[in-house]
Amino acid sequence: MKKGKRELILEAAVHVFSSKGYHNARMEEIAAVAGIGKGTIYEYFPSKLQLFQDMLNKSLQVYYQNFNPEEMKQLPVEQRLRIIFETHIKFCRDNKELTRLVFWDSDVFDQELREWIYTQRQEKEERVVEIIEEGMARGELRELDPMLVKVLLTGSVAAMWAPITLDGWEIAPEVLARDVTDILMNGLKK
Amino acid sequence: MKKGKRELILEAAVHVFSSKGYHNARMEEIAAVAGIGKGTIYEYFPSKLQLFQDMLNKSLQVYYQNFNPEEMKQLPVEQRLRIIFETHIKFCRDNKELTRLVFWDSDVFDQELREWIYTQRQEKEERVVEIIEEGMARGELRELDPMLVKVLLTGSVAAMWAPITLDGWEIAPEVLARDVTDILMNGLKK
Amino acid sequence: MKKGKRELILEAAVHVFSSKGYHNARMEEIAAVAGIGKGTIYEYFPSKLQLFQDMLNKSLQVYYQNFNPEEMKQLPVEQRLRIIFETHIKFCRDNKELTRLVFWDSDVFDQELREWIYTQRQEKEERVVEIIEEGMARGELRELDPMLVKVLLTGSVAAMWAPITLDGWEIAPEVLARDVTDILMNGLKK
Amino acid sequence: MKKGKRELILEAAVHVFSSKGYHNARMEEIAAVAGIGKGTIYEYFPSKLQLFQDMLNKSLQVYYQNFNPEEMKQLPVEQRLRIIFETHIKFCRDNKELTRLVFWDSDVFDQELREWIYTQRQEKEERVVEIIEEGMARGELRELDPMLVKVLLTGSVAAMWAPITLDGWEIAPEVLARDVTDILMNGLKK
DNA sequence: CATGAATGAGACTTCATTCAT
DNA sequence: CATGAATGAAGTCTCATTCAT
Repeated sequence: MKKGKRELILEAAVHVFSSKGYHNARMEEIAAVAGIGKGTIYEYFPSKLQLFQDMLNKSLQVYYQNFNPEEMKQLPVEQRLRIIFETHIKFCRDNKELTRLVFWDSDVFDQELREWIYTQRQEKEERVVEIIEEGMARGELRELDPMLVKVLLTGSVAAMWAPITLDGWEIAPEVLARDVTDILMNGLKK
Repeated sequence: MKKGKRELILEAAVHVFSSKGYHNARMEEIAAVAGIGKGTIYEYFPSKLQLFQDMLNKSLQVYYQNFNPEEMKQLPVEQRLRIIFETHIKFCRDNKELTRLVFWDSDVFDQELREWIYTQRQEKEERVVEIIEEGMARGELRELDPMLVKVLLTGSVAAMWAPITLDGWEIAPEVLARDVTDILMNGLKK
Repeated sequence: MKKGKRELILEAAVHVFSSKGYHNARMEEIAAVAGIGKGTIYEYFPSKLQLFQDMLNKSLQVYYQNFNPEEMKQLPVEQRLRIIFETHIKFCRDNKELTRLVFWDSDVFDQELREWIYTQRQEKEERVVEIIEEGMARGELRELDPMLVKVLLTGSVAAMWAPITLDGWEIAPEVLARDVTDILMNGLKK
Repeated sequence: MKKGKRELILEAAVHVFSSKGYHNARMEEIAAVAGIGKGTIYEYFPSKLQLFQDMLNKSLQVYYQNFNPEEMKQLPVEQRLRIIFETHIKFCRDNKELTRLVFWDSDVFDQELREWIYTQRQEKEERVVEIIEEGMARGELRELDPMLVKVLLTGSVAAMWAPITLDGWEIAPEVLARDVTDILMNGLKK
């Protein structure tokens, strides 16, 4: 089954953008990694920036495919949070390069693009807010500012990327997810 | 009161690097913002990269000056965390541009520099780990993996930047710090 | 008959470097003379310095192609010297610009490069020494310090460049070569 | 006896221009070597180019001071040539740096300046022509094209610079001058 | 007179993008 | 469709020269 050229380019883009960063990535290298000619990229993507955005979009979709909100609807909030954490951690572990781009990079082009990336993240975070609000409605959670809780949760999630990919923090995703959920649900206090 | 040229350039660098990102910032613009000639920057900094690093270093120092670890030694862990959060939030609010650089940007040059930035962050985080370990020793906190707690706390802290600076989330730093501390200490569960 | 781009650039480089000198030659002008874009040069040569060195090397090769040492082996030393002189003079006359670079310029970059050029010249001069030594061995020449004779001969050769190219000294190469050889062989004394 | 600033600058210029070449010499370094401020040079010389030319002029004067044409008038041509060679060789040996500039460098600025340097050299060479013509008039030399002889002599002289300064060819100036004169007067032929 | 901080024109070089093959 | 040779805009950095002190 031959892979489509577009697919090939996107994969190469993930590797090169991730290891070099947006500005230090060269179109020529992406083409080389994809095993095609430099000009061919422009048959599928109008510009470097668009290639980067499309790649990011596609990566976020891959990320979201891991979650299955419908299936989780029945579960209690605590368990749902744990699943989200676990899924995220596993994704980080298995897609180290890609994760950096999705959750960290921001020095790409200008304010405009930065806000676009921020918007992308917000969409993801909406789902967390939904869970939180439902948890409160069901009485499983204390009544708190949902915005505040969202920030806490997503921040915790995002922060896990660095030690896992940079330090090689080897911890079983199941254990990590369980412990984080435990702390967030029950607090640090003895 | 005449400002030193070096100081002037560093301030201009914060503005321009923050709004444009490292690669899209042009030396000429930094000079223009500083109100000096293009070549003058090179009298004080040998290269664009060095200017960026010096500026980041100085910014981190400014950030740390806000914390006074000695004074806090006597306080209970909960209160110390609250002070850290509050100080951080105020700093974000008052130095929106700068904060983005210190806590977010990572696509600057190559892997080497990325690791340098990561190392800088780790130093900061060491302080948080100390507090956590002391809290456990004193019996104020549950016995947990300090690494895990550190990630949770620093992640929560870092995550607060975005809504404050990008969305203009207007919430009193005191309230936000109190609520975050409350959740982390006592958990989300009802 | 389409010329290779590389060839085209080297030719343009000879013209521009010769008339402007290394440092005053601008890459843009070389490109213009070659009838190509500025960036194209860098597809064939990694830097200005390398272009200069490659051009010099190639020029020296062209110069050496004019000599055919094997064919000359049978001739008496006097005749061989005359042939060398004549060939050199004709080359100067036909490649005025190039000659200056090969035999005169030395203020290019630093000591290191200067020594490289000097080494290039020495190789050429080795051939003269061989002829001299053979002449002595055959008894055609007086017993003299070969180094001394080499300096004399190569100096005489090199010195002919200036009046020919700068003053337009119009003298038949055959006559000039014959007279120089005559003097060197038989002396100035009446 | 305090040296004049102008003198100081010229001396520094000789050292720096000689070791770095015209284009790689920086005004700041010349000032440093002279032990004065960068701006002071411009009190005495209007530009880098003028400083270079003045320095070259002065150096040529120093060179000429070594010759005393009046005293030599009575001597036979052979002896006068030997004296000229010997004086030249000693000067090379004692002023290695300076000699390179005077007799070799040509990649300074453009065609115009190159011709200026060439003119300077010609003046020097006029003296040689005079000697030759006198020698012929006196019947000490064969009747030859004086231009040709001049080229031969000055070329031989100039060529001695390289092995002396670059290779450290250690030969007594008296011996070298004697041998060169001998060859040129009596020829290479056995 | 002397200085050296400031300047900005100008050079080399990179690399996203185009387009003839 | 695919290619990669060609392009030139744009960026960093150097350094001769100026001028306020």
